[in-house]
Amino acid sequence: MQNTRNTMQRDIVLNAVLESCTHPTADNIYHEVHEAHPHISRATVYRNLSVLSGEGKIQKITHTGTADRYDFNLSHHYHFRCTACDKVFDIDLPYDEGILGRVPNKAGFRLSGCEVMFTGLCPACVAAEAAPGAETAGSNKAYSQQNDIFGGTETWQN
Amino acid sequence: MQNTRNTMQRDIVLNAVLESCTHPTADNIYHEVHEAHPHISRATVYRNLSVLSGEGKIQKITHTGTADRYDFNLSHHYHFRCTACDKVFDIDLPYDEGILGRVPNKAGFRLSGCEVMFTGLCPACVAAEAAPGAETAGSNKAYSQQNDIFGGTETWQN
DNA sequence: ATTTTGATTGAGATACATTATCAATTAGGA
DNA sequence: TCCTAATTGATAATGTATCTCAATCAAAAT
Repeated sequence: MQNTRNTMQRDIVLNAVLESCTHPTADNIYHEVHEAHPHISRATVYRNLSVLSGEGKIQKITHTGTADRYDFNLSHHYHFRCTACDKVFDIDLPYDEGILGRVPNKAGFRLSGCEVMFTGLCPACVAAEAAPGAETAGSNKAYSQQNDIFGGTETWQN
Repeated sequence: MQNTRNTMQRDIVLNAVLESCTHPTADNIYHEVHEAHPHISRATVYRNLSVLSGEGKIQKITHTGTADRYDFNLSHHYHFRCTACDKVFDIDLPYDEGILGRVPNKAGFRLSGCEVMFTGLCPACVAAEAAPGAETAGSNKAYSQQNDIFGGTETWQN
């Protein structure tokens, strides 16, 4: 993979992420891309998301219990994940750029990164919890990703 | 699940985690338990790990790209994951207990936790990288978990 | 412009971790 | 002892992601 090529498919996938105002999963991107370009396969979307994040053109957010997310915002910033509906939000807290330097570097380890994820409930799910009998907003994780498309960028501080 | 029962299976699973000096995956625990007690099924192990971490008796470490890990150490501490062999180590860095308090709490969010994972290469994989032609220590992620059983507690600082 | 080469694609199979299903069993209180 | 709901075991199913491989195509070399 020393030489990467400019393919239409790669551009389409990249633009889908860049134009997203949320933190889409690979599956979100696949559905969005596939709708406009039915000939583009799932493997191609996953492959290109991987290549693009490897090239540093987009950012991959990894955290389990949920699918990986992709972020057009390349700057260092913290994320918040709602444990009920799985939506991911940006957090408005200055990134601690010095944390890697404070780890005592010993014993042959090679330290390269630090991933931070805040967890809790988003406003919609806090409200849903307060309203007994009502469904949690997107309580079914299997399908909640389809709700994860907002009009504006989702940020912690609104 | 208001009343939990003391079952033999739950005790066996709990002890398997408590006696582990590493950060085993659910699958690690299943194999260990299943070897001594062939009648205990995979679903039972997964269910009990989930119940036990819900009760706070063990700690669940979530981070994608790899299976969930369980930790007998309930205290707040940081983890390091080798991105080549997937082993998880403890990091000897004082936990920043105040980070939750520094997040600007607005807009109806309910903040409950913060998960931090350092990434990089462990000594074995640094060495494997330096020796061309040699296999990365546990390079095949699908099976590397079987290598994740050490004699002593794995810590960053040794 | 043509050839060559290897990166990329599409479609589906496959892998893996985890959860769901459901009848049978069982712990613990009445 | 009896009841009842929690739990179990075996297996199917699900979600996410990767692998396979022949066909295609971008871009460098000629």
